[in-house]
Amino acid sequence: MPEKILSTALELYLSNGISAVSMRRIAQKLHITAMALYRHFPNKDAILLALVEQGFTVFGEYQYRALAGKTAAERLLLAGKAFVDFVVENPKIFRLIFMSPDIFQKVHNEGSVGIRAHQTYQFLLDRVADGMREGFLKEGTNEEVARAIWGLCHGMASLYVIGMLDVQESEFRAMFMSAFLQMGSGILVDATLEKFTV
Amino acid sequence: MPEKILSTALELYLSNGISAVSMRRIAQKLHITAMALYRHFPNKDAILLALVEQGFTVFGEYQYRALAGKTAAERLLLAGKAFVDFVVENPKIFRLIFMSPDIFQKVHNEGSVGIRAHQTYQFLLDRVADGMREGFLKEGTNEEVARAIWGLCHGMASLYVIGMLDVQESEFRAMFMSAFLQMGSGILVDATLEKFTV
DNA sequence: GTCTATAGGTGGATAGAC
DNA sequence: GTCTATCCACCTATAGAC
Repeated sequence: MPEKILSTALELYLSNGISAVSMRRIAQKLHITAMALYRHFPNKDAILLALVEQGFTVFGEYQYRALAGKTAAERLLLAGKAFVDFVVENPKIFRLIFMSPDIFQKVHNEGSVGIRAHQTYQFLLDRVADGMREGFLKEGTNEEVARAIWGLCHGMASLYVIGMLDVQESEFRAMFMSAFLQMGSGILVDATLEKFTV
Repeated sequence: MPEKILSTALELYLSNGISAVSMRRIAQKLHITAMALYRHFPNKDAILLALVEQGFTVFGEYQYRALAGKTAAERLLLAGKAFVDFVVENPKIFRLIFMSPDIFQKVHNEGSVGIRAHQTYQFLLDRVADGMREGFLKEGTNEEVARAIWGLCHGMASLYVIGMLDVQESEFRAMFMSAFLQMGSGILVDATLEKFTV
């Protein structure tokens, strides 16, 4: 039953945002009363917490697909593709776990969620460290490169999910990978690099 | 008086998020009753709309500083710096105008806000077109480059604002510019580029 | 321009019966 | 495990007096 409560809460969030998630509405969808929910969860925040944790689990499933790659380069590329897949197939979950500061304030300090969030970054950091070891990434600070990649992925996804890129799902995949590759090869004509860094 | 209402609404949003913005609370802070607000705005959504428009005005002031640059390269770099400045100095406004899908749904189709949002992208697109004309950016599609830059900036800022980068303001500036420059020169060793694009 | 009175709604949560 | 009854806080908004 706790699972049905969570999936219903997720369904409500997915269709109408966080303000649509209320004890009464969850109960209504399950054809029970709101008070019955308290037999399974101590309060509403506990439901939100479990919901976010579930979201991270879904994300983790995509992320770990990248480990199927045989080289560090392939694994990083697959990580990028897994990320687009996740975003395109679960845009609302992306919003839930990465774009909901209001929920974060309630839930992010709960330990478990903070750990999950950190793991997603650690995964990318490992891919970057692998890449430098294998020599296909330029030498540099792991963190700086990882954060730039993370920022790019997060930003492209956020703009898409928020509706600021006027594109459909299929276009977005291409657009995302284009940005990913631009980060790889750079956008500057080398000769003018010093102009840029002034 | 409408200005005092807006600044109070902004203050409430800045300190406690969107759920803290209510007619009652705005009125309370102004030492009037909630009903008096309806003399100045027809309803709450009108206040939120005006608030978002005000946010875009603040953002626009930062953005246009970049036009002081004498070359296209300098203007693009200044645009990046202006963006960090805006984010560091107005993190909550950033959240309001670029990271609040719930508000967007209410307000983004109101025409005026949609136009403002589009202008911010157009500004970047112009910088990129300038850069290609001047020859310091690689030849390519304006839109692809602009969206990659936008995604990177938006993503770094979002992660910072949401508290996912464990850094202070000063560190963030350096981190942001580092990511900006990585986008410029690329993170890949050229020889292995084809591996990456598989 | 601001007020009171009030309607009509949302929400989370406790107590206690079955 | 689920129910009813109920409390209390909070919200937007209308009508109409001053």
